[in-house]
Amino acid sequence: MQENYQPLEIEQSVQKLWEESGAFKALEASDREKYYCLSMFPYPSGKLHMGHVRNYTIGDVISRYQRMLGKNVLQPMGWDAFGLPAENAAMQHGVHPADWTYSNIDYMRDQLKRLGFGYDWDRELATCDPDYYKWEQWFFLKLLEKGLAYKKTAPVNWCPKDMTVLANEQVIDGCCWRCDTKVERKEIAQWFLKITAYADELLQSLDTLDGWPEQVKTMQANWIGKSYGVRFAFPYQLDGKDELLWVYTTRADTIMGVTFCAVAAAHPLATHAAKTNPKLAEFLKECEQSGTAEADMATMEKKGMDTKLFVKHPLTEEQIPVWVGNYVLMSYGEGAVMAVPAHDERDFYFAKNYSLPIKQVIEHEKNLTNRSALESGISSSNDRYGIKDPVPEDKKWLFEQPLNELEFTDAEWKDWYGDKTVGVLVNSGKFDGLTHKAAVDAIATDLNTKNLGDKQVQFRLRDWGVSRQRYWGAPIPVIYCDGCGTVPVPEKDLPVTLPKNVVLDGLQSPLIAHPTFSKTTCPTCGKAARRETDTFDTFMESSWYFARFASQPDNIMLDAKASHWLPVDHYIGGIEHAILHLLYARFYTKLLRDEGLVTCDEPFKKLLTQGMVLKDGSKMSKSKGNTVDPQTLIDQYGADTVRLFIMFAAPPEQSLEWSDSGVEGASRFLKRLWKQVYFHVISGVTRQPIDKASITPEQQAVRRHTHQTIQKVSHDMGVRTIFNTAIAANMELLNTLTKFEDDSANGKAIRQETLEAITLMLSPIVPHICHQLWLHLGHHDAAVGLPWPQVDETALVQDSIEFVLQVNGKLRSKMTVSASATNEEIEKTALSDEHVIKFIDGKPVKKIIIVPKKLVNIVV
RNA sequence: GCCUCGGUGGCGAAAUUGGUAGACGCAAGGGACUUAAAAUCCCUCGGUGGUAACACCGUGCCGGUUCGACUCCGGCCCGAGGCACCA
Repeated sequence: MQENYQPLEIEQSVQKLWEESGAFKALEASDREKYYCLSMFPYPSGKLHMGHVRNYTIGDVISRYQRMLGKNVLQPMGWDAFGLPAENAAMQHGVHPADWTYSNIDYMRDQLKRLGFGYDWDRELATCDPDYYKWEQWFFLKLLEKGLAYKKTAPVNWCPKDMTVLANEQVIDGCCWRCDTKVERKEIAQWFLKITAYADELLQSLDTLDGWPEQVKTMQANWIGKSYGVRFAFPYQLDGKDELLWVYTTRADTIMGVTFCAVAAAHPLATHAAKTNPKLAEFLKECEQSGTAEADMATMEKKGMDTKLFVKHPLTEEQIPVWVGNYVLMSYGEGAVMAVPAHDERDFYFAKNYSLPIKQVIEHEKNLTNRSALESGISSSNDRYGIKDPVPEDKKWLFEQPLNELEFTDAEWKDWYGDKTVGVLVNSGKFDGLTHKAAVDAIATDLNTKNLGDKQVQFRLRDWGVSRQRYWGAPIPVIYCDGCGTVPVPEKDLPVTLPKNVVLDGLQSPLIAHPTFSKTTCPTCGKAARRETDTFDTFMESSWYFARFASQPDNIMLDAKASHWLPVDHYIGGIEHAILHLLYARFYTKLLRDEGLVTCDEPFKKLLTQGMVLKDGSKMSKSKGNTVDPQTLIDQYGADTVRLFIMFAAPPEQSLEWSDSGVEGASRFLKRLWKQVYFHVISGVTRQPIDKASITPEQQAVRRHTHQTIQKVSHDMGVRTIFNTAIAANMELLNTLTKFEDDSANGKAIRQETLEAITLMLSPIVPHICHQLWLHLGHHDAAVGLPWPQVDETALVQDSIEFVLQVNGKLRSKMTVSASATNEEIEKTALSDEHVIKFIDGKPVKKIIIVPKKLVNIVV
């Protein structure tokens, strides 16, 4: 054994050994329990970044740990290879997206191998491979047949100068990132998948995901956003014909407070009014001058204009003015909303801004006696409304403002009114005095009687738009024929492959510009027809790759092997994917299930959402130019040091602010571990069992520490999935062992036991060095499949316990008592402690609290 | 703006069920070894006061519950992630 640790040599030879022995090949035929551990596959952007290193180290540690527990582990790797950056690279460097992507893949694959991750490389796939996207196209046609894929218009960001559609990322302050032209919102026809048909199941089955972080489940539930409300209509006449203006509200109880309606700029009513109103027409145009991102919509100044049209209130038949609001979007709900300024914050400010009337229709029970209640003659006795709680101090302001300033908003309602409603309807005719729920019921019934609406469950979730006006993606397999309409590409003609000879200049879509791609014949009538030139959203590929890793037949999308491995037992990836990717993958799994291609309902049993690797306070990303290249560190210190450091720096779910210092410490620790084994080895490894009968207290203390560490590390790795503390525990154990200078036969046997335990416990994290150390410790088997070390309960036994002594909850002293001491003895010893006596200072003892094996608190 | 999460020494962090705040590591300072440097080893290391024993203060801010709060509750401030065409 060499005296000094030589990481580069060791890592090279160990990796060669793994590769040659096929150590990480996953086979279905096994009597061991399967464990599918998957890390989110990378976008091949060029080089690995620290986020990748962190993600894949976590996945590899879990995989290797599960292998040590005796599981049959599948850990695959592949490439999320379609996407926008390839097209940008093509424009900037004149390289073809395919060439750029594949050369990046080659480079990054080498980097992953260099880091020693235990992947089954036989299952590698790239989503830009026609063999992969062929099945995506095939599956889309199945969805089309079932009516789960459909076409409708939806807004995109449009640069009028470049004549091209921009991604949200390419819109900077409302302008095109390349030519700085003001971006417009343009409605174009696009393909959608009906994810809303699965909204309820996607929400309900979140409850079955016990292995998911609550945070992610909450975010998804809020995103799906199930609400119980009322959909109803305001009747009006247009060109002598009876029409209905439909809206949806969760606050039907405030319907008597409606003082205007607001419609989207693209709403038929607005368009109609604009025909005879040039000023309005101008305003509608102005409304189009904004991007499509929700954050922009929500933060922009709320502007509006009167259409001078009126609709009829469905219950009071009052004339209600219709306004156009730039904050109302055609693609949300009905493209129109009712406005109740008195009880909705946004409506309130809008009304104030444009001097629209504000009509209060909810009043706090407390105020009824001295204000509107007197007028409408409503009793305010607590018995009637079952009210017990007074108004909280911090809410009082709500009721102390002049009537027309009052708000009684949705948020207030939900926060503290909840089921125990203390607000009642006023100024609402026959509904006066009703509470929230009763009012909604009564109003819905009345609307229903008039055939003007009813209760309706609604979701915030919108259908998934999958069309992209881009080149580097999977072509949508559809043909448009003037005679036959939209015709699916016949299965035998799949895949529709992406042509390679295209011009990428950022102007127009390359597939539209391509000389032959769109020109085809109709599969039905044989006449000349046009091929769809849009490609799929890249989330389409990442929504089912986990299934394809498990099963890659030539003649079908997935076979029985998919159901053998699925669901993924542990899925590891960035928190930034908490909603979109994970929701789409869950949706796709249900689609695959309903097509009979998989048997599970959910794709990922357990989820670990890795925190971001930040640099200078924000997400490391290529577009921000703040990435750190891990390659330099790997070359300098070796893969094990990099793996150790990134796992030691922070718990996996927490964000990690990158700093270069600290790597040195990880390297030092591995050198010290190596040295400890070296000194032990040259003094002679031992296979002699520990003689427990003649063990000294010092020897026993080392053994106890060893087995306490095994216990703690097993819990950290297996239950908590936290690695920094597992590493720290091993560092402490090595520190203990360094101070243990006992060369007796028993001392050596204990040192052997401890070094073996450390080697095994660290082997998932730093596998190369541990493999080598294991051999040096006198073994001949490879460390990859070794069993996880077991706790010897007898080593944990302690005969005395240290207690913390508190007086009035403040730490005052410590004491050591026999482990068998009774509570009376503990109290007696505690009360005789000199520091305790000093702080009791003769005052009478009121209470003594004993926390077993930990603490005594004396209350005086 | 909305949804979610976070805030603890000079820095990364630990405290697992409400029970010793700062384990482990980095940086820094001091010392040993060395002709010297690197490497390695040893010591100190939240703040204030004190020769010391020790005392008081301290987990973003304000308030509450409790014998006891980094941990639970209410209100704020700041930061991060997501917001449907970045992946």
